[in-house]
Amino acid sequence: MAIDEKRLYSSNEVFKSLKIPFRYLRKLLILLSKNGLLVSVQGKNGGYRIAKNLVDISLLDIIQTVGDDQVINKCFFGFEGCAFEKKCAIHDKWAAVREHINDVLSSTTLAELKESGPQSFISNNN
Amino acid sequence: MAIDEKRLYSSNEVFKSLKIPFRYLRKLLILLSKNGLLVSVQGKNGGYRIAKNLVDISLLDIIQTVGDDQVINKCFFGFEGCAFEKKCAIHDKWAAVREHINDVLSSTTLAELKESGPQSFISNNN
DNA sequence: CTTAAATAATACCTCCAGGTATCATTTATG
DNA sequence: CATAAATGATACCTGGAGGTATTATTTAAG
Repeated sequence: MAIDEKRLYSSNEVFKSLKIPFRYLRKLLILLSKNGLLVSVQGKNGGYRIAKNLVDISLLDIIQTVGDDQVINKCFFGFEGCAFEKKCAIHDKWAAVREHINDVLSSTTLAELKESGPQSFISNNN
Repeated sequence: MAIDEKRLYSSNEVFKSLKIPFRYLRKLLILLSKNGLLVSVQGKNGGYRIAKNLVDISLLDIIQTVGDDQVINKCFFGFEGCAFEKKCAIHDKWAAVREHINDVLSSTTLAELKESGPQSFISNNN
């Protein structure tokens, strides 16, 4: 959708170039809309469009909507109060890792992905 | 078990100080033995002992036996041949993250954990 | 206004990693 | 030897994330 960010894409159209299950794709599109990453237009000729500038949507934004950001937030050993009461054995090392991941994900935007070409981030061959 | 590395610990004994399900613990101990991280002694008065010097067992070793090292090895976008045929959009950035994780896990040994004290890596309060 | 083409809401199903259950084997001890 | 206390092998079960099904709503166009 970033290829033409002003246009409206129907779920059907997106489906054709993505090879993930149609109904699941629909669910994700709705989720992304609810979370403000996409704008949806209902009714006939409706569809979805990217809601902001490409440069303002990061991989982290998307993951936080659609995926699972546990690695980024959890203590390595799973301690609930890690760093509040007492640090776990590798707290600092692991916090650095998490920060690294965070940096990469939050600094990589759709604009950047678009630049490197669709085939470098769209998986349509499984 | 690193607290006294020369001693034999029965699964029952380990169980008492760990609060994870007994049968699951047994399974893990067997797995760790099979993979050479523990030495097991069968029969009455049997048990387990750490198989090597504490400094030669890393978190990575343990995870590779008992856990799931996908994050460390997989392409961010899940491309199978990433970096062989063509790099994905964030290949280099993500490779750096993976290497960072690898560094931390492979350089953190049981010896180091032991130094920072059992309560900083043993989770017995869930 | 009716129809058809789209999205929205909600409830349900399925697969598999994480966890269990059962039985077999090994060995110290009296 | 028999027993009990330990580990080993193997097959099975289950909760919940990932995926599916069904029905409701919205809207352009003739």
